Amino acid sequence: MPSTSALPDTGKEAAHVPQYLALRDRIAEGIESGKLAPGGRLPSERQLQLDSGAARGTIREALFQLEAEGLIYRRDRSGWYVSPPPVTYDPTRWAGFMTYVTEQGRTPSTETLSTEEVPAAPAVADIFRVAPGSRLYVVTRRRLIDGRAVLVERITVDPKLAPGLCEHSLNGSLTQILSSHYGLAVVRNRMDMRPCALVKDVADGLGVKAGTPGLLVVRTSLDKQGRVVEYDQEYWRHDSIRVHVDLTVKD
Amino acid sequence: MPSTSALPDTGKEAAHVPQYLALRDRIAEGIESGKLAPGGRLPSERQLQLDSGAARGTIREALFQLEAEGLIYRRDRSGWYVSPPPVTYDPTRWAGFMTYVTEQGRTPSTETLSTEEVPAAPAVADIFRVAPGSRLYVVTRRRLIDGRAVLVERITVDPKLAPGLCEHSLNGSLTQILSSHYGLAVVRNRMDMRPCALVKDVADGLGVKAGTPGLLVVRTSLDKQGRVVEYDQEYWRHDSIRVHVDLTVKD
DNA sequence: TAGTCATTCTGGACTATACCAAAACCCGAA
DNA sequence: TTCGGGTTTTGGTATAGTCCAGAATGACTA
Repeated sequence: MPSTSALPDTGKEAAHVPQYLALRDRIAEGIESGKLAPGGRLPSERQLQLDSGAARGTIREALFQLEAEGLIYRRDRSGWYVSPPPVTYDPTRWAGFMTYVTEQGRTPSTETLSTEEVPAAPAVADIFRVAPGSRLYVVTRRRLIDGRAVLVERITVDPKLAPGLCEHSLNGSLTQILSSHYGLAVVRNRMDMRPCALVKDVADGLGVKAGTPGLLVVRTSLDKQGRVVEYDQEYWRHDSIRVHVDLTVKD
Repeated sequence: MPSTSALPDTGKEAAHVPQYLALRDRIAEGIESGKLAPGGRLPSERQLQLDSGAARGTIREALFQLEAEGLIYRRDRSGWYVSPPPVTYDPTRWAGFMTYVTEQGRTPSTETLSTEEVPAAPAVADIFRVAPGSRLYVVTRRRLIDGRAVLVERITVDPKLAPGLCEHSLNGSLTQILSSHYGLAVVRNRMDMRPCALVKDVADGLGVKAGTPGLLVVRTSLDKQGRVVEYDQEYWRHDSIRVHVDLTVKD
């Protein structure tokens, strides 16, 4: 049985390709051919303008496209750079960030941006099964790969389960600390993932423009008694993560 | 322990908010307050221009922002509309698209765009463990929720395992057909997910502009003998999917 | 009633500017 | 060598147009 139809049911054969997509292709080719190495810098927008003859708005359109595809990224008022390859995240493995980044031959690091004790909002109070307004620890961290920020996370922990948590250095594995110092063992993990746009605060932390696409990963870790040990909201740069799940049917 | 620092280490207090973000907020408020119902249409760009006094480029910037956040979507040359809520996809459950969409009170449908028999590219041949160039079935489908296209998928199946597959109606569950007609039972599922930009072909199928952010979900289904029963590349609209995973530590 | 066609409206693409703030750079002083 | 400070470069934001092709609409026709 040969082909019965083309993909889109539009009758167009050689559809008109807008200029900005053609430009995108030219730059993409330069990247894929290796002429531009990962981490390397692209010519400035105004230079590309001179090279191609297109208006700056059109040039930017092409760059935004490449950014959305994860091929390039920008540093504010510095320039456009070729993206390094993403790391693979396997939520079914319990290895933490530091571990799996290292395993993939990259260098991880963590910065604690803030540790606070805040009253629980109704939605969060519900998750922790505490009264709204109860005090909860909120730790904000930034994690980097090879020196480039890839995610900002906001971790919420109940002080009743881990009193004095903030006294520890939180630049390593938090799960590790909860386990070794407080005897909190995670036996269950709920995750929600969805594409999102990075809002102002997070975008600033990642050094990207507000509205850049990202991936929100919400993890809820539970112990044997079903208590919420850790509630973690991770905002990832979209070009830095790939999620892998391997499932076997249980008999 | 009270707050030790603010989120970003930028010293700015009340940072300057660009006009397009202010405009975004105004529209977002209209949506969240319910003044604009899901599926409802926004005023045209030119109308918003008259209302706000901003240039059309600025208006569009605000609309793109809302689109990236999943609040609105566009229909080419028709207008901007308020996005319906996303469906939740749980890859650990075996329920197919039709099932879980229905369970969430929405109406699913499927269209087969094409069925082809194509020579295997090296990468695909490797997955199926066949010689490069071997013929494989490739089915392209589009799936809709409440009449709106949410994903385009490209399914590859080995004809040796399912001869004459394309004779069947493929607008329902393909896994179902493979199981009942060919005795192929899936016992293992590998999934890869990553944010991506939707390329021309797929974007056309979904009725969106090329480069719109999306989520690529690649599923590889294996049977007891480890044979690849189904290789499925799903391109989702980013505002239509939410992935949920619930994991328990096995003892 | 059902189909056809011309008109209007809408978003898509593009040009050409302008000004700003932050980053990067360079040069001179300590 | 290192530290400051001014200059240049870069991306970020915004304006004001233009032209185009497809979607929607409504009036007219068979």
